[in-house]
Amino acid sequence: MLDDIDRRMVETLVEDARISLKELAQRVGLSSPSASERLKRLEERGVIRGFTVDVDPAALGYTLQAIVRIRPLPGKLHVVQDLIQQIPQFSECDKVTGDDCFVGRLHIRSIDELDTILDRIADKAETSSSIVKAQPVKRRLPPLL
Amino acid sequence: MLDDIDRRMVETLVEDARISLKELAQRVGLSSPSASERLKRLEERGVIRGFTVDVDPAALGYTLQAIVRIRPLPGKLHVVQDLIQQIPQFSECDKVTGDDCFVGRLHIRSIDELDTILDRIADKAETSSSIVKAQPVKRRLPPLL
DNA sequence: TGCGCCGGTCGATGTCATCAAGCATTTTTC
DNA sequence: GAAAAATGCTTGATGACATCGACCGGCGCA
Repeated sequence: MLDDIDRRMVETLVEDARISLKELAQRVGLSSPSASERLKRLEERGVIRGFTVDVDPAALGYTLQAIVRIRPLPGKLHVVQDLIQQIPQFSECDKVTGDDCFVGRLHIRSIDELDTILDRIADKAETSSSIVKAQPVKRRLPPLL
Repeated sequence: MLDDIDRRMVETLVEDARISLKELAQRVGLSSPSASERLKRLEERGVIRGFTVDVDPAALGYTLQAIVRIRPLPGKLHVVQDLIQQIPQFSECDKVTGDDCFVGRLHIRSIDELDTILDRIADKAETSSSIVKAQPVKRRLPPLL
């Protein structure tokens, strides 16, 4: 699926996506045009969805994170989903199997803010929140086969 | 904390971190050197932690995702944490308050693989897994104040 | 009022991305 | 099994870009 050079390119770009093509090329042992061509194909194949920036929420004042499980009351599933999407402090949310229909990550500046946000959901769903104390595994790639 | 130009720079880079300085500059209405200077300071301030690539796990064969809650048995907390860190299919894991000590995201190619991985934890912790059916909120930034 | 600082522009210079041409190796086809 | 075609690479030329120094205007402050 990915050969060794592709893997090293992806791993290199995960560390610094704004590296020059020239440097990327020499790190994986290719010429710039070849690296450019491979990069283009990784994007075309959908392996690389895009290039982005890693922003630290804490540096923006969001010193707290919570993982919130949400179980909409009967008939409220769509309302709740819309509500979640409209609350920008949810930086991600998954719809999952099981009783807890949604699991989301909330970035907040205080416990107060958590309370305010959950109040908006409280009459449409049961919620269960856990404050993030540490991140033993920071965002990383699964193994590149 | 962030002025309007900073915000637009960050938002632009979230969309495409490999854009040229020149284009970034003209999108926010600055000259290239000014944009370069601001970018450098956003990194120095820790607002921007780095530039990275958005890899699609599905394109690598990881067509399934699970959210796993993990409650280590008494005395097993550190062993479990080490184990989680060593399992590369965990793309992220948070240590949280409450009974479920850890919440992680697992990328797997089949239900079989889920079973295999959870077996490695089973004698040290209780786990509760939910398969991700959809992602109503894809990874996004909290509001930039 | 005058001084110094901050954040900006402009223009020159060296680095980089990109394109076309060509080459070696592998795959396909008859 | 040999000719043809397709891959994937390199090199060198050209135009675009990042970066640096010099300079400028507005603002806070003694």
